[in-house]
Amino acid sequence: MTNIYDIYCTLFSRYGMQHWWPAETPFEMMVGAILTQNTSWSNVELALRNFGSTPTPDLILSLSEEKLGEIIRPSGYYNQKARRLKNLSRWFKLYNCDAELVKSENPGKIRAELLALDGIGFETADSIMLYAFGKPYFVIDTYTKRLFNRLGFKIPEKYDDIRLFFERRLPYRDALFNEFHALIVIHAKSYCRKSPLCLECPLKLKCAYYNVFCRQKVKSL
DNA sequence: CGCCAGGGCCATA
DNA sequence: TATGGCCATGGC
Repeated sequence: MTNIYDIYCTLFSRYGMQHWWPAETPFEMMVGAILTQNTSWSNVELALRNFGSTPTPDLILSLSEEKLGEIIRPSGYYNQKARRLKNLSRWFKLYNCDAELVKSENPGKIRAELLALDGIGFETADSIMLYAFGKPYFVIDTYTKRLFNRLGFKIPEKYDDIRLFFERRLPYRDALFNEFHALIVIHAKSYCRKSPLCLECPLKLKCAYYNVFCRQKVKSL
């Protein structure tokens, strides 16, 4: 367990291909990215289900904020998330709701546009870049920081510094970034929270301690 | 019952 | 720049 890529290989051999992000369309992926902000995915599924069919920008913009909030209510923070979904929808319509058109643009420009939207920060922007548009941005979330701190890596503090830390140490491929982030989340969910001892933990983490760390802020690690 | 989840924004110092 | 408060539901 000496480098970042080794961690990826270990997780991949244990959990296999994850085929993320769970969504039918790029736009539904983006909607999920906003709904899952500080929210469990099970709640996001309830909210997505309430749309009836896969959501579109026109549908979201046609609904009142109150009506949209009612639909996404199970995902929590529904007032601000309703506004955020409308911001996202307006942006996607600038590209004719065409993911292929977005992909053909300069990725740095697209990312900057997403970050400029109210309600989309670094993690949400990079999730969208990677999982909706297939661009190689490594997503940094709380699981990633916790796991690699726990593994003893000295990772930077600022978001983009952490992102570059990972991107420089891995083959620069969107498919690998895609799989790796999914594996980190799956690993965190399957072992490090639910199982008290993690006897089968592929990373040999002592999760009795990990659970203690989980109760602290990341920066205190 | 309390904790927390695949964050982000804003006010304050 | 760096903390702290706020948003809010559902599962355990």
